[in-house]
Amino acid sequence: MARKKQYWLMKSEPDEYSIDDLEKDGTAHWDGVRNYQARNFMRDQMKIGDKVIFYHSNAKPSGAAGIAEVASEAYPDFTAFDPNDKHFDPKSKKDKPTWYMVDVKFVKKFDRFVPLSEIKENPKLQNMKLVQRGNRLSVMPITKEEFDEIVKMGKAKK
DNA sequence: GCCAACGTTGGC
DNA sequence: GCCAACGTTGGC
Repeated sequence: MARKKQYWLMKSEPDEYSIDDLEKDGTAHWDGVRNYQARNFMRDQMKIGDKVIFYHSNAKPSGAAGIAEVASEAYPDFTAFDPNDKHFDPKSKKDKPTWYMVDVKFVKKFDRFVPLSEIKENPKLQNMKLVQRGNRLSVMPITKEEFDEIVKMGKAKK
């Protein structure tokens, strides 16, 4: 049988790229990840069809904005090769890239935005790396239970 | 804008 | 290999 579906949380600053941008574009490549742990998750563990919580960081407020889906295997992040790109990294070579990215596909925007404060208050979500002190990972695995809980919180209140 | 926490770099 | 200095992340 196929591998179990994995769930992820991916952070983006909405000033840079928000859930609305993704909705408009349909799919986007998740470029600019310059953290080895996050890269390893994308390169080694992400599979097409994995579900992603799209999280707005450095936002007012920060929080979970919607759902996306992994739409490609990892491939070299070409923005690292472009000296004019702000994510340029001279250490990444075309024949041996340091950085990778995946494509993500828009699935849905939450009926209601789930602010970080509510995630922190939810006892079911206390194990997430997101709420642990000082965590700066921009791509992190989450459990199905955590994914489902956030999706539930993102539904409009009756 | 502040600042704590973290990752990376570079001198030794 | 240690560790101080520096740059970045990200909540507030």
